[in-house]
Amino acid sequence: MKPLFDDLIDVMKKHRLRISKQRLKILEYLVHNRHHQTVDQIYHELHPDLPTLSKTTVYNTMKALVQAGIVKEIGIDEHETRYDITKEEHGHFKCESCHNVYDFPINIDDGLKKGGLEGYLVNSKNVYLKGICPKCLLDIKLVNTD
Amino acid sequence: MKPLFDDLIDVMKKHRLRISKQRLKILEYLVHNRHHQTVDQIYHELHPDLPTLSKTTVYNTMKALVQAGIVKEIGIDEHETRYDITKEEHGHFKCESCHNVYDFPINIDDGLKKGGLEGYLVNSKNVYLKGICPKCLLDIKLVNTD
DNA sequence: GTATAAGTTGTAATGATTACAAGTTAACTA
DNA sequence: TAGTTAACTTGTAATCATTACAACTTATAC
Repeated sequence: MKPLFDDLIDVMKKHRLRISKQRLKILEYLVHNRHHQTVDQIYHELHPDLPTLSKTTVYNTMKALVQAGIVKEIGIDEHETRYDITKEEHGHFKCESCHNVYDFPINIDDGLKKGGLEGYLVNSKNVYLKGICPKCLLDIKLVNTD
Repeated sequence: MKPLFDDLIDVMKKHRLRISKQRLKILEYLVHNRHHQTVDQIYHELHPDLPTLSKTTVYNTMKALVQAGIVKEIGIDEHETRYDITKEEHGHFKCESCHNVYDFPINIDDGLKKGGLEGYLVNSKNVYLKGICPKCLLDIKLVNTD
């Protein structure tokens, strides 16, 4: 269920967020590039197109989108915050070789043991795995069989 | 399965880590206070007892313990790294009100859907939930029923 | 007991993120 | 459609956890 651009604009309006040129470009970029980019990556990708763009604006916009529930923060790596604009529940896998983040299907509730969270109010759930992705595993094998 | 102090010393020796006064105190503290403290907390708790202790030493020691497999990093919150010295699989819940981190039982593999991670080599798994803990929920209710 | 590699320490550097203040603009109203 | 104003944008400076570094100290092996 990939949210459409126009739907997201409506969500922004409902949250009384203004639709600026900068925010439109950032939102458009997020919708078309679902690879969990960092603020730095978003900034550098959009800068050629929008030369006055400031990194502070990207930070501000991402914070506003998070508060509006349009994107979710991904904290799989200590040193960088990434973002997720997809709605379905899924986990995140970070490859320790190429550093890309991949989605994978998951049902977190299936893993929760009964009674473990009795009385807790749960607002957000994240599953983070790390390891080596298939592409990098192949590269490693190719190097080793020289 | 709580690892015993002496077992951990052996693990350190196997990894060719020296047993300094500082490392002993830190390890002892971690074994007896399993609340996923940050470096800053560990430093401030041990400082009265070990006045020459440097925060850099705590950072260095935690890194060494992670590499030796004795503790695991917990990245549930962007702005702080916490540590875990318990071996059994479990998830982490961070209360957004009191900021404490609680463990809860989980079996991550039960939630993984078949085929979702075909071909991936998984090295580590983390489940992070956020919300309000029972104690804080009670406090909130008490305030609201005035 | 000595040698030396490893550990400790304080200070400086790094890097992501936030604070702030001045200028700009989206959106509402008349 | 113009005027008003709160919200947004921007660049710079501040913050804060973590790391780098270099001099000093010590655990461990011989």
